[in-house]
Parts: sequence; C-alpha cells; structure tokens
Amino acid sequence: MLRLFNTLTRRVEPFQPIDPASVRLYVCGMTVYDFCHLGHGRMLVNFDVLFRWLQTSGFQVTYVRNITDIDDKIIDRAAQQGESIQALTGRMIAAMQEDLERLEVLAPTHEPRATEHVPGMIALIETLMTKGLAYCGSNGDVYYSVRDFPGYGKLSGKTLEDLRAGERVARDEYKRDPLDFVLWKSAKPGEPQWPSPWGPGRPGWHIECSVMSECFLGSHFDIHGGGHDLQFPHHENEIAQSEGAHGHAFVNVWMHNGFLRVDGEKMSKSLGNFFTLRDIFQRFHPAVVRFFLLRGHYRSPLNYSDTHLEDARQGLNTLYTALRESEGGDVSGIGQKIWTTEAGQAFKAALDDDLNTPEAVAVLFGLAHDVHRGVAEAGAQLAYLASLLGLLTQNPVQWFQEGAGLVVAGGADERARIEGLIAQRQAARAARDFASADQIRQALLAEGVVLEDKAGTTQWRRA
RNA sequence: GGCGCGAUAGCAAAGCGGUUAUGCACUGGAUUGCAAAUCCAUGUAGGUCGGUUCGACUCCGGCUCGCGCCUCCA
Repeated sequence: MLRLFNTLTRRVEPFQPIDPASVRLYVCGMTVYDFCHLGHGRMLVNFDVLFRWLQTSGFQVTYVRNITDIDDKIIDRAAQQGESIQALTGRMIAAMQEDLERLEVLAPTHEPRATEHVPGMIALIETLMTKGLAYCGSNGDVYYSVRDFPGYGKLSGKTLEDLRAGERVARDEYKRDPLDFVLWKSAKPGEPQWPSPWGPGRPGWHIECSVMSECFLGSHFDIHGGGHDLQFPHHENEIAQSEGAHGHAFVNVWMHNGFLRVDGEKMSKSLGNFFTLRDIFQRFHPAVVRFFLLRGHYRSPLNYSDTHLEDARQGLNTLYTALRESEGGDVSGIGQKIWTTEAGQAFKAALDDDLNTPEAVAVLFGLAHDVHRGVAEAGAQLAYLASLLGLLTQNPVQWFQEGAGLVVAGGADERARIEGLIAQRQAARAARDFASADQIRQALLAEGVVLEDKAGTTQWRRA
C-alpha cells in the first residue's frame, strides 16, 4: 500500500483516496515569464513520478497542473522586453512544453491557465466577501482577512503571532492585518484588466489555484503538491480561501518537494544561481537529467553540479549497457507478473514508501547485474520497471552511438565515417596487423569513440 | 527574532536497533591479440558530547555546523 508524507500532519501515512478507484491530484505549475530551470524541472519530474506511480498502482488519476499566465512579474517582463503579455506567455509556454517533453514528463489531464478562470475567481471572492472573510480596501484592492479564518497557519505550522513577529512581514496601510493577502488588485493604467464588482482589475496569485482545482477536481480532493517554497504563504492561503468559502476540508494530502541547490544554496531566480533546462540540455541528454533527479529522494535537498550530472550519466550508462546486453529488453509478456518477482516487489516497496526513487533505482542496478550474470528475464524486467519511472526509454545502441548521455556533434555522415574506420580496422585485424588496428582504435578513442570487440564483431559507443 | 529540516565513506545518496544498500571514482584478479564491457574479490562510513539498551549510524537530549520558510519564488 502506498504511503505518502503529508505536510499537514508532518508524517508518512497510508494513502487512501476519497473515491477508492480514482485519485484527484493538483500541482502548482509554472509562472510563465521565463524559461524553466532545473529546480522547476525537479518539481515537475517528481510529480510526474507520482502521477505515473498512482496510475501503475491501478488508480484512475485526474492530474491538474496549472499555468499562471498573469501576474506582476509577467507584466514587468513583457514591458521590459517590449512584447505583449500574450506573446511572452505564449513563447514561455511553448518552451516549457518542449522542455517537459524532452524530460519525458507526461502531460497532465488538464493544464488550465489563470486567465481562463477569472470569472470563477470573481465568484469565489464574492463568496468570501459574503462570508465576511474578505474586504475591500480604500485603494480598491480586495483582501482576505486572515484573522477571520480559524486555523490559518495549520499547513505551515505557524501561528498568526509567529508570523507577525517576523521581521519581514510587509506593512501595508490598506490592510487590516499585515498578514492579509490580496485577492483582487485594482487595475493600474495600461495593465491587463477584467471587470469586477470592485472595479476593473486582476486577480491575486493565490485565488487562481483555489478556483482551478475546484473547477476540475471539486472542492475536496486528494493530493495537492508543489515546491517547498509554496507551503507558505501560497498553499496556506489556498486553504484559507477554499475552506473559508466552502466550510469543509479542501485537500487531504499536501506534498512538497525539496529544493535543488547550487553550492549548498537554493536554486532560484532571485539569487541568480539558476541553470535553465535548455542550457543543461545543450551538454547533457535530458534522460541524464531525469535520472540525476530520481537518484535523490523528492523531499531531500539535491545539489546540482556538472560532476554530479556526470556521475549520473555514468550510472545511467551502466543501466543502458545491461539493456544493450539483453538486446533491448523485450517487455512484452511482463505485465502483472512483474509484481510477483523479487525485483518487482522491491521496486514496489520502494515507491510505495513515499516514492523512494533512490531505492527503486538501486533495484534497477540489481537487475543490470542479473543481466550480466545471465538471469533470464532480467533485461525485460529492467526495461519494464525503468519505464515506469520514465527511464531507459531510448534504444540502447542508439543511446551509445548518439553520445551516451552527452550532446555530441555529427549525424549520419559522422557515423558512416566511424564505421568506415572500424571496417578498416577489422581488415587489419584479420591480417593480424595489430599495430594498424590499434592505431585506429587510439585515433577513435582520442575523439571519444570506444570500440568493443565482441564475438567477431565490433560494437562502438561514445565514451 | 519565530518556526522547521538536515549532518552517512573520496564524491553522490538510501534503508535499518544486531546481518553487503546502491551508484560514480579507486585497488587486486579473471577475461581480451591490445582494449572496452563484464565477472570475482577487496578497501574507504555515519558531525560532536552524553543518555537509553545486552547491543545504536538507526531512539532521546545537549552542542557545533549547514539549509529552508517567515517577501516574489518549484
């Protein structure tokens, strides 16, 4: 049985969906004003693994991952670059989708955009007004009144007093309480705006998730996820909005993934220490990045460096070597019987234990070992289990020839040239001219091509 | 200042109150015309000080160090 760490209770607990056959999952996605960086990639891959594992576990999963396509940063960035908001967000959404496809992150069931749900947001704010949980400030902004929502702080484990004691709580003359947050912002000239009972304006950030989750999943659903930094205030505020409006529980399980770090510090836009996925993909194959991310537990911090990515690449190559050895691993005929095998059971136990992907990956290495020792079906099991994590999806021979996880120049022409040299070397070997044969081996090795003589033929791969 | 998380071998990273995690790198042997891959065999751990226990890397407490949230942030 699947067990998940629930931020709300701060412990790992058995997962039981509201409806036994299906799971409703919502994850806070991207604010599209820039390219995705590796930290975003980590979050998206982690929840992709959850999505996949829930499905593998037999649940019918409705997965909603929103896109925030209106907010201050988007407005600022568009102005700064002299392009329209739609042009900027359109460009960034396309880039994100390309990045995610390369990372083999599956498309969610629904991917709503904030701008498509403004009427719903206005309706929810009106409900909050009616219930006395929201008020309109003299500046025309509408605020949520946190002191009127009992239980504010339950997700982040903070009390209103704790929060007020913080040095960094911003003062705002229009708010009744410094912790009150904006539900609706009145429009400034030239900014995008929608009509509302409080005048033209645009929604605050938190309200969109309360509305879009309810639209697709109802007002009470199973799992809500996001990065650790969203725990407070974003998710806390979502709870205040949704539970305040509906008067009943909003989400059963809250999940938050740990940060990706650079030199021990959180990778973030504000620190400027981020690496975009597309930059990394210029050097490493996306599969290496995915594998690197899954070698760590989703809740632990994970340090990024080229050395770590290179370690991951070597490890992934070990798995691909086994897969190549087993001739690709014929997955047909595996099916449900995988769960009666030792490896299958260990793999399931690992993922059922709060998505312990490092341990699941260790099972894959065990199978790779079995392949080389001639254990029947080990290759097929390896390919099958790895596919459940979105790993080892490439053809192994191609994988090795196209760069073995590195991005190398050269296409079909380059391959023909290498194979020509290999043919020359084979001729030299046949003539027992080992000096010439070794010369070709050395020349190819110098350009990163490794030759592997085996059973009379020569296989090659990139180092 | 408030709240919380972490400290595992050369590097990365898990589980576990007593039995090999795993990967990368390294060492010896086998194999190979030479290699690569692989196999076999080895080595390197658990911040620090106490406590609980027959026994602790694993539980409890102090200390030190690192990180996060409290402001936009995945």
